[in-house]
Amino acid sequence: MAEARDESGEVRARLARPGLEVAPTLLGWTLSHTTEHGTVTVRLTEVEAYMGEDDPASHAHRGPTARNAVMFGPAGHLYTYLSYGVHWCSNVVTGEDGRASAVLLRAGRVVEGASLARHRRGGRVKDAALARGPGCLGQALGLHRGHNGMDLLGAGPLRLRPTPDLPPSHVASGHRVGVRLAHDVPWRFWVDGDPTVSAYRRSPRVRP
DNA sequence: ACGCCGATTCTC
DNA sequence: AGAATCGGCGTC
Repeated sequence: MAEARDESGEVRARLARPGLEVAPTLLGWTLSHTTEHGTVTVRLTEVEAYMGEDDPASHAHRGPTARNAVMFGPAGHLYTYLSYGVHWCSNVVTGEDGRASAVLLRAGRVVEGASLARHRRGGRVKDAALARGPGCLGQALGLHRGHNGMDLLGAGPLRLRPTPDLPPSHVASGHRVGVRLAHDVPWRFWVDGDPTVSAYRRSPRVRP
């Protein structure tokens, strides 16, 4: 028990750093969600860093609100928000307690529970596309508002597990997708050449 | 109270 | 290229 606690404490310490530092190291980590219907596990292939109050594209840019409160809390918890009134997007909270910082989970490879993930996604979806895109990843894992604030490192239904860092040559970086403000910083990271990574799309709202 | 806009995705 | 759709936040 002490070993398990020490291990999760060590992982939380790694997450309690600025999102930009944490984001590339999360590639390859797995996130599992277990329900009465089974477990779906995703291996992360694409993430984006959001740096809180200093980052105009972050939901925390204007300080704490009811929506973004979780981002100001301790690292290793889940921050979910509704995008365009349609999609639930998931973030891993990073940084020190009291400082807002998070990593948006943009895509992953489903490595467990593919049939359940496909059922949630509805219809015939190619394996590589089951969790491609932040909304799809959340849907494949069955994540929504009810999971906002949940600990990813405890005994609950959500579990984030680390893997050794990928070789730097396998990690690519570039502009964040779909953001209007601060769209030109290379804070998106993905596994180079992986078919489960989403296509880059510049926000139509970016000013020319 | 009201209106705009978004860390998107699917279909036409 | 455009619709769908809801919550947060700024403004009236």
